[in-house]
Amino acid sequence: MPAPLVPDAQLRVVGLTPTPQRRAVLALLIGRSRPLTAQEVHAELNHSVQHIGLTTVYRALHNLADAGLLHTFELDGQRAYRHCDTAPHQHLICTRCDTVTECPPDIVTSWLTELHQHTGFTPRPDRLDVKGICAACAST
Amino acid sequence: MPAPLVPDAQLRVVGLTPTPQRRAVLALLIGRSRPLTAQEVHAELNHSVQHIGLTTVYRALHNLADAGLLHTFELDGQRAYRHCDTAPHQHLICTRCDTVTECPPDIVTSWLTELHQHTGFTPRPDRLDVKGICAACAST
DNA sequence: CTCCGTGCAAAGCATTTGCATCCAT
DNA sequence: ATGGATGCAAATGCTTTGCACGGAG
Repeated sequence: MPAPLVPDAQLRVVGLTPTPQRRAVLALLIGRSRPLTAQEVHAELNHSVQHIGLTTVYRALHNLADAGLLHTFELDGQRAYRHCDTAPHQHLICTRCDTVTECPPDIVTSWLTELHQHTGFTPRPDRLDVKGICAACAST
Repeated sequence: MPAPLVPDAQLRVVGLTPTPQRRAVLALLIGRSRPLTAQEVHAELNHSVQHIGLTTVYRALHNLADAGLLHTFELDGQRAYRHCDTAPHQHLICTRCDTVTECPPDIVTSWLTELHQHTGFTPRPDRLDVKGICAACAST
């Protein structure tokens, strides 16, 4: 399997100019399982040494999401962003701790086919969201 | 099968005082497959004869959703409401026309069990949203 | 020089809240 | 009379836009 790309390389791959701000936003999101809102990203980055404008955070998140590097979620009525695999996958969203885990697609494909046959509805495999309780929360 | 309840009866069942405003909001939503935002509900009601305050629309929608009569969706960053069956079901959300169809639960229960066994994630059957293209849109 | 990204301030909007009024019990 | 429901206006808070500045090619 390929080595995970550092923020800089990921930006280049999708054709975005790597700037310090975009790098910082992307780096903050990489490895997080819980989506973050623009406000949260802005706050966290500014709590560390670097300064970054709120507007820039909003624009960077838009850019990265448009490029497919981030997926968007709705957290308490606000838009939140998570760094996701570019390969197809489904989202398992914990309503207790808000973390999102990616579900390998082979678990759902056959079911989606069945769903289509029963209902005539054509599901988009990458837009399947399952909410519930994650394993970590369930064990506490 | 029981006769469908008129708005007034549905309000009483969930313990909400039936007021003309709540009746109007609920009546507008009944039978619609596409969720409506508060602004849309307000606009539509006021285009007809009746007058209703925007704040009241927001409050009525909250009340009805809390009572379980309406389900909420995210439409273009805004909250939207749809009158749904109180029985468990899943939502098939068309990303083309925004309509939501209810999917009978028996199609998914076995798959959800399988998902749980594979991932340790405990899905909430009533919080499964599948996005894609509805049969009507697919045929055009 | 030119283009793109940034940052601040101001604007835009959906939603909520404060408060006085009104209605039904 | 009393508690809940309503409506307007104002406030709140997230997000976007206008515009000038700055840096890289």
